[in-house]
Amino acid sequence: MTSELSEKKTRVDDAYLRLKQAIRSSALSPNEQLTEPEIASRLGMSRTPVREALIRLSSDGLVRLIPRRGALILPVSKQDMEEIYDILMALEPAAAAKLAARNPSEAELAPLRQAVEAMEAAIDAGELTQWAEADDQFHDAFLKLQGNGRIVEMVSTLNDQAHRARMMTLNARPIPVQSTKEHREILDNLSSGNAQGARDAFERHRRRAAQELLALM
Amino acid sequence: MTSELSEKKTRVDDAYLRLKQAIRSSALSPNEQLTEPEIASRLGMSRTPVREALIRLSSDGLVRLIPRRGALILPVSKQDMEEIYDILMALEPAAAAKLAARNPSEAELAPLRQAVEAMEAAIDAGELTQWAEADDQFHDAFLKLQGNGRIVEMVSTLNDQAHRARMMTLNARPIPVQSTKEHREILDNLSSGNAQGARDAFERHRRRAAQELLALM
DNA sequence: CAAAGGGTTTATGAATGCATTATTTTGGGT
DNA sequence: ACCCAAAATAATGCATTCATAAACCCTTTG
Repeated sequence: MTSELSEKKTRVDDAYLRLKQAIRSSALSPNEQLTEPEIASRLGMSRTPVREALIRLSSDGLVRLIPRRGALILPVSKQDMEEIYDILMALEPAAAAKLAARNPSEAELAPLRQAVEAMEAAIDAGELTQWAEADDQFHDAFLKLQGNGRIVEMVSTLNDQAHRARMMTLNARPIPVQSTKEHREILDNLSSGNAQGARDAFERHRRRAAQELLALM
Repeated sequence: MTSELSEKKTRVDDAYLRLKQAIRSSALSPNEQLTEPEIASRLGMSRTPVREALIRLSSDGLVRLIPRRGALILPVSKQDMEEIYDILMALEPAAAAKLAARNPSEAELAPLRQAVEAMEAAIDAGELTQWAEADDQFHDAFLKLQGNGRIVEMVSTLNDQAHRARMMTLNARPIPVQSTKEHREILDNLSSGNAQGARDAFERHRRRAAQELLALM
């Protein structure tokens, strides 16, 4: 998802990316509390860029800044996931409908098609991790295609929040055969310019995913 | 909307609130560029808290930080308003449906009822400004009632962005008789626990408002 | 007169310094 | 032991300092 291999930019960006990655990967555990000097020394920089990165993470809802106690790595509760899925179930189907109505070209849909094929292949190969990657690809490509920049931002932020919960339950969930079918269904509806169909397919997709995941929390 | 009369808290908060207010009221005009030292001296504080406030405003989408050129007060384009309304038209109707399904008590709905009555009174009195206030009240109260905290955040942020465009066109738009009716309609559907009705009413409300406003841009 | 070059100014990114204040520790006193 | 007060500790909020490099300006040159 991130591609900052050689781009170092500023220390703030570096701190932001590294902390975010650490949170996503649970290298920093939920409910852990870290003080600014602590983070600064771990990252090898002064408190200043760390503070600024923390403000951003706090806007992203990944961290809560508690005066004198440090940055609290926010856990993702069941209630959080309910909120997140309610929003996704409103935003993404609407965006899918708009996109379908625009009758996107096959060229535009190619990345989605690739992702779906990768998912199908991963299922056959029993490669859950690759499947999850292809899933990410699909949703990223969809977001990019759908033209609303604010939706990109919002959904990405929500996905950052939801990521850990999804990862933790990935192995506890059934093999995502159904999910893969749903992706193809979404793609088909986009491809045929069926707005209502795309909306419904996306909504069913998120609804089932939500149920499955929430049942495990 | 803001009630920080005597609460000053930190300088960062102060800077954040004051800058946001200045942007909302167009005291800082769109496309204006201000450097950190400039803002700092205007607000009578050092660059540090100003920087931190600017990071927040930038997350809010009110400002863009351009290295060496300062903070650019973002204008609200027609395209922005289209994006914003597309999102509102997805989020709020869904939230309204959920709220209606919960069968909220009359006590809970009281603030909405008050707001609708204030709108009707304002219409009769020809007080557009008061009407706009009551409109805000309605939407704030609705947001609070609907239980999703992330939706509160997101919609509030979008409204902060949309505020200037709405204000600029307020006088150019027809007397909001229709809008007032729609609010009552939403309220009635919430009150009777009609989820689909509440969703549709809210969607119609936003759709008409969007059309009206976008036509003026 | 346009373009190029060099020196100066200035905004930023980041480190450091510092006062304040919450938290923790310590040490009595009961 | 236990509770409370006072001292010690430490984190934060903010100011200040500093290095860097972009932007600006002014002169010089083709």
